Amino acid sequence: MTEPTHSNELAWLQEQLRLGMSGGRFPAGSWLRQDALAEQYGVSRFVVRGALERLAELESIEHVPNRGYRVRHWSLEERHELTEARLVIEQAMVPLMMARKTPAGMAEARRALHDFERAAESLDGEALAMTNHAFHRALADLTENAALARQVNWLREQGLRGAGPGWPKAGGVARSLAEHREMLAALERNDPIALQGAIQRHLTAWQERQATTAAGTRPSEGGACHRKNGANPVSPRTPPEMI
Amino acid sequence: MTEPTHSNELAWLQEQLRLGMSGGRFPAGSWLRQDALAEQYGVSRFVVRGALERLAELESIEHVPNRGYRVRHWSLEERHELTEARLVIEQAMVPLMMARKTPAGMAEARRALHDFERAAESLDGEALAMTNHAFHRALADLTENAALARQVNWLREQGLRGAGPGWPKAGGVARSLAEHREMLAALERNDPIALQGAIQRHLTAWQERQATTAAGTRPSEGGACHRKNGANPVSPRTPPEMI
DNA sequence: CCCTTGCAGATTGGCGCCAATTATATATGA
DNA sequence: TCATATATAATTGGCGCCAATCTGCAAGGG
Repeated sequence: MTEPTHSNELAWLQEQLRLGMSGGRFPAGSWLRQDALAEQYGVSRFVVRGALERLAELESIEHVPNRGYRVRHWSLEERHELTEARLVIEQAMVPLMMARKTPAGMAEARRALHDFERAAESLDGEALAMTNHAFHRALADLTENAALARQVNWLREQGLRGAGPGWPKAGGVARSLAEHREMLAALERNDPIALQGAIQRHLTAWQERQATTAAGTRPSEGGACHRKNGANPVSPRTPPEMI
Repeated sequence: MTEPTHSNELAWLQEQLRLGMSGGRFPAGSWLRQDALAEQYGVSRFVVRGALERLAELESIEHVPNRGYRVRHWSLEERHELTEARLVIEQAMVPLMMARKTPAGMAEARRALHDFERAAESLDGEALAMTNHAFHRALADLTENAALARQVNWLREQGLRGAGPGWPKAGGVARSLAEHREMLAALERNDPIALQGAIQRHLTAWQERQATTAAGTRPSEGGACHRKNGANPVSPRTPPEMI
């Protein structure tokens, strides 16, 4: 019998927390209490600590000694840096993608796009986050370079953190879907310039929107720590809106 | 009194292990036994486990259930991928570096180059690894983009893993030093094309050398696991020679 | 009435223990 | 003599416990 071993439980919990953060269950700035997680996910506190330690290494969460782990908050400046980094790397990846794309890889990308279309109809935050990641992951895989794909995937994951609950708003999803279609079309007709342009627009769209809605988003630093805060203290910040 | 807290000990040990792997004390494929590390570095096994868990998340080491953690071995193909990823990203970073370099940043780069020169004289593997990283880190910092720098730093760190003991060989260090000088000079006279060329040569030099020394480097997979293996079972593999 | 101080509850930090698993050494038989 | 089975030692895996530390509340003093 393959009893669920530690490593499995740890990796599983880590994935759950990752999804929870992407989907909005754990907003940026919220504390991840070890006891609560252990009980909620039915694992021991030992496993919880391991998963938190690993997530801290990825800088998805931050560790404050003697206070615990909390979902990392990315400042506006840091998000601009993340966007710029994605822009630089993804633009540079385009020639590789064009040169190495295979029929199988393109089929996978089309399938991912279709999944995103269906998620866009349901307007479910978690599903949107997952299928959006899957689509971009499929595109990155076209380079046939796992190291490169890993880097850009990490950048996207960090930048999108916390965008979940505020995503299905306005025409954001529709516009994002249109841009995804545009990127795939550029790939299919071997047009690297068009693909780079589409990527540029896709990644920087949130900045224009951010500029219109003015600034002033005090992220309620510190705040309540211990004491049961209802497990889901959804902070009323303005959503990041990164894609 | 600031008694060394857990978080400090953990981060310190992680850095020690990182240096040990870069410097050649822990060759690729060697097992990191928890008891030995706890005694050697004077910390508890709890701290050791935390550090190993974090390093495993970075893919510097791999975790084999019920057998332990061992320094990750990168295949020739994977190292080609790492090199290609660095090539793509660092080339794309050049315009940013040119546009944003500050006098302070350039001074830091010059200082790092000087440190590498001194380490090159001593031919000490660990010192070479450290100063080499510091130089490239200084260059990456010229982009003023922490996210971008982090990505390329990780790629370099992975690719250089295990190159330590086999580094001070032949004219490798002298050539590397000359290329570092070339890169800095290109930066100082605002010549992006020359910088890109220097980076290209710097990153791909090991491949030419690899091609001449033929192939066939069975990394002695598996191998002895438990039982005290002298703490330093330096495997007689051919050194990677990445820069 | 407000500020300071002390107390209690809650959470994290660190460690030791023992079971589970694996590798090595030994014994046994063909 | 070699292959196989068994016993033993070494190592990792997981967990519970208790101390250290922080937060929030209440009591007391100015």
